[in-house]
Amino acid sequence: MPVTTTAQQLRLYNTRTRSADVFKPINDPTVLMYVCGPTVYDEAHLGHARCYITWDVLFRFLKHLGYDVKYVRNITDVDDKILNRAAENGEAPSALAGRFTRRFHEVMAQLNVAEPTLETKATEYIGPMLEMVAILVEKGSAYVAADQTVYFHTPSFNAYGQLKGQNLDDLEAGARVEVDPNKKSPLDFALWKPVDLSGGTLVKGEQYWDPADYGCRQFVPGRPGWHIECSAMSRTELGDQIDLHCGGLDLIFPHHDNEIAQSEACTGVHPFSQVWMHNGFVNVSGEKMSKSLGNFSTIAELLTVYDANTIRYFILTNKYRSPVDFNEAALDSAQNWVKKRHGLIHTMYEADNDAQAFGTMAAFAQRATAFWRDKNFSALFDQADQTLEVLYDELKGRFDEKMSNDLNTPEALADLNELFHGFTKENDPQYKKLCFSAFLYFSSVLGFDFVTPPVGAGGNLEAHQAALEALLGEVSPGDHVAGQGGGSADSLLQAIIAVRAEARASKNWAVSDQIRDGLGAIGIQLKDQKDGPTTWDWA
RNA sequence: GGCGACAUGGCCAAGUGGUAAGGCAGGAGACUGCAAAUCUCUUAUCCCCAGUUCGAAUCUGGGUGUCGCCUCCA
Repeated sequence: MPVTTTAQQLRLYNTRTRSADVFKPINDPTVLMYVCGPTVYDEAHLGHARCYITWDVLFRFLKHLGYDVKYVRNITDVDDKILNRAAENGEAPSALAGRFTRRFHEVMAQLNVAEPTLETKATEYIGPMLEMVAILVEKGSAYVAADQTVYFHTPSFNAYGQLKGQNLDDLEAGARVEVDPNKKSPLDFALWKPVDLSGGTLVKGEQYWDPADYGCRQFVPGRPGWHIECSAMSRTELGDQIDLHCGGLDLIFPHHDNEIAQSEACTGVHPFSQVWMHNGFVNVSGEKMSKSLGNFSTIAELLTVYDANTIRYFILTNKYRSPVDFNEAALDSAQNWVKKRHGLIHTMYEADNDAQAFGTMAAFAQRATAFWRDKNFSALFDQADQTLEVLYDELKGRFDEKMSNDLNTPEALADLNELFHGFTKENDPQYKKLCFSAFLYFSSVLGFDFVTPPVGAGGNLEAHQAALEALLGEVSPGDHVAGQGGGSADSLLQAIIAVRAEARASKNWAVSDQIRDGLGAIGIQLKDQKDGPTTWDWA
């Protein structure tokens, strides 16, 4: 059983049942989780960020609860969009897909999105896909059309359209799709698309695959249809039945309904996934963000202005199913929230002798994890006592309760604010330590990184070496000779701060202000503290 | 045409039957040589109308408005 200290049960909204169901893994404590990954034909945008941050939080929270999570996320590296883009660029599809796969990895890492247990690439599962297609044809759920396309016959699956919540008649009534004469039914979808080899420029293994190579001689060379990859990868790596299948709202229909149809028709196991979860979209100033409207921001662009914590906070202040409106005011608000806490945490930690006994903040964070996740009291305290026990249960229970309510991250963030205040405003050392460690640990469950010191818009201090030397030369020409001694930028800054402290002590306001303004000019903001040394931060 | 979501203070956003979390911004004060940072205090009756109820932001009906899916999209 998962290590839980509370009686709360995790409830997750299930699109399949349209209610927030109590989550119970099929093979407790193992959780099998599959997330539909990106089609790698372009840069990842804010919508991707929301999607993968959302499921990252679910992944982290499940682990926090003590579950053993097997999390598979795919890379769709075979798709018409990839072929088209590659043709436009005049490059090989595999090269294009490879490039954007690497970009995706880079950007996810920068966003502090944890790697899944396993990442699967569609092109590496052609065999399992063909195997499923063959089974579906054999069972009468799919057929080979006159043009050799293999279609799934939707009327053969009587529960078709269950996620969408509409029956076949309604779907057809509102059909805006042109009827393909090859299809037996308008809603039938392709499992395997034949390739026209007459041109002679297509590359095997990139634009098409020969089923004969996989022992499927009944199909012609071609490429997989849109939906079969997820079914095949999920089945191969996680088995016929899984606990969680997640993705964007737009995937509900037809993608996920098609996955259900083909998987369940193939394996005979129902339900294919116990729980289907979908994250809401990102809008831009009230409008849908889409490539056709050209109003999307890539994650890489955003990261030049806002840090990963800011983007995450912006996303998590909304419940994951609600639409999120992207606008600069909201991002700026998020940035202020992050900055205030990130900076103050480090300032206070450095000034706290008690905390310093644990070494670096990273070391402290490790102890915090041992304490909060594993309930190891000795990680942070001499011994457990009743007060600590009560507070542990109370603080952890509160966080777990909020998150167990279908991942109510806005309320979990409100908890974080309270813990932050407990650290910065309360006086009792034990309570402060409790709150600070809880803040670090619970924020990490939400995927924040407050342990790494903040890096502001000013970038590396080294970049301002010359300016610092010049300033030091101006305000203290006697003791510190510019350009000598190989002083690091940091020691230069410390020397300047020391000079200012002397100037202030002797009421030499001119020099003091000169230093403050001079540093301000290169983006360094000084923070004078009432009872402590002057610290600095990027403005 | 079919299906669905949402409407809470200046902005963002929880709450879903017992009289409105949190954040950001703003205002006042403390601190400061002056600032900044920090700290303290501080701002709403929940789109409109009708109904159910002892009691509704929270349920029901109607209205208005915004948005999404049904076509590639996270």
